[in-house]
Amino acid sequence: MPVRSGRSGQHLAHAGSNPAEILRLESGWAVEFRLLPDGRRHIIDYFIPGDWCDVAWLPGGAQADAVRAVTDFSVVPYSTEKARTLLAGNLALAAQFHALLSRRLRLQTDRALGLGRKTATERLAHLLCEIAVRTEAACLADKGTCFMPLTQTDLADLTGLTPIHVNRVLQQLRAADMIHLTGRQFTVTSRERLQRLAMFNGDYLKAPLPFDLGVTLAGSSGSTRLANASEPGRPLVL
Amino acid sequence: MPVRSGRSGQHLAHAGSNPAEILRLESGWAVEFRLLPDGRRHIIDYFIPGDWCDVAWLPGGAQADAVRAVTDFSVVPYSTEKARTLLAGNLALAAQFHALLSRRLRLQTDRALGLGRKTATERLAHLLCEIAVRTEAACLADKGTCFMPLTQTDLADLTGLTPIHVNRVLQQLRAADMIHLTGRQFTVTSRERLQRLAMFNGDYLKAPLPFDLGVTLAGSSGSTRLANASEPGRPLVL
DNA sequence: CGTCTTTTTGAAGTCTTTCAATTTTTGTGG
DNA sequence: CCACAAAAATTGAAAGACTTCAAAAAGACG
Repeated sequence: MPVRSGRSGQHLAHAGSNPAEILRLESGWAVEFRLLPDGRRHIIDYFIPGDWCDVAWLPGGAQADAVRAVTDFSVVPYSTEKARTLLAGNLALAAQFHALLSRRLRLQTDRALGLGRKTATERLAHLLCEIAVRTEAACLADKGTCFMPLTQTDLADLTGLTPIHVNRVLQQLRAADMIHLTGRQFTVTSRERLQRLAMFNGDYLKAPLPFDLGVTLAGSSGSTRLANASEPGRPLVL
Repeated sequence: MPVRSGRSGQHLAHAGSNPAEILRLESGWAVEFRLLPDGRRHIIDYFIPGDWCDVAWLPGGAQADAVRAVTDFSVVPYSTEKARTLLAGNLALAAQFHALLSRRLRLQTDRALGLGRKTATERLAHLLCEIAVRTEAACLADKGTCFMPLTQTDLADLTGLTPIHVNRVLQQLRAADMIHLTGRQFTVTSRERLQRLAMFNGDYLKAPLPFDLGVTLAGSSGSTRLANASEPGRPLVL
């Protein structure tokens, strides 16, 4: 099994590229983001171990977003070309892909509702609920506690806030005894109140979806390289 | 061809329902939105003639969003069950569906970038660019001018702003001679400047995607009803 | 241990909202 | 075709949520 690993800050894809591989994250976290010409950044989504990064690459074409690891990581690459071939001839696999895309769309519309109409507190609470559910579904949480490497700047770029404000809201949530977040340890202290505050319903996130590309048998060749390994902190602006 | 028509304000789907049909809009516009318990509304997307409303219904299950016509309209209904059956046995159709979902996802992430990191002016400019491209791609525009029935309140719910602020920004855009918008007539006066202001790239919206369910031959039975025809102004809160 | 990143704190500023009306447009019926 | 009611657009002023600027603590890492 061709596992490839890298360090925190490394890019897994650049904006404007046409990735030749999709990657299954074996360990570590990554964020998918887009930059505006003046440097404003918005994080579209984050990936945790077990996630495919990124199923949206499968249709091909230039990707608008970049992906960057926020921790050291390892991935199993799979050729997008092979995946496309498989997908074009396998109805079961196509159905799995439907489900993956549909969930992604639902995730995005849920976030859009927050970005458009929720307050800073509600948005952050929502994101934290989502992280709790996703890490649990991936069996990455232990008794409600999980590893959570996103910085307050990352949380800000996910919720459309400034890091300063994220910090203040986080303190409110801690004071209200809804969460426990120190360093990279994250616990939801009161799931019920946090979800009510966030108006969160994440049932659709609870069932881990299969996407069986036969990855353990047939990774792509080792000749391709992870993008830009030498410039970890310098994403390209499209 | 079983065309069904209705009036402005009528609901095409309720939040929490499991629609038995997807609808192809033949004429008229509709909006897909979600409500928060206290009445805040966010519009996820709008539909124009030729659009399927909503392809995201195909996987089945309760839908989070409601859909409401913003003009008088007519639709061609198609049974979701039949569509699912077709989809499960037809690779070409599955591929079309992929493309539809992918475009939807891209549309949502583009909007998310705006909601998260763009100013009110940039967001509105972006939305107006998008409307211009989509109406053109659907051959609904005549020399850059099109029918655009969304009210300033609708535009506000799409961009996460208040109608008051939308009004003020619209005046700026008119003063800068980028748009012409009176009543339901909409023209982009300077496409180039509007797109630059919005940081908009809508190439992916230009090619109309096929989704051939054989709708002209096999609509669903006429026994089903459009949701809530008697209560046009009273959407349900999930 | 010293440097770099991340978190935290304080205070001033602003973009956008909220509140309150008025004007204009649209739709309906006489 | 005009009058009325309802919806939509517009204007003004005050308020607020969040941002920006600036800098100090605290933590991570080699």
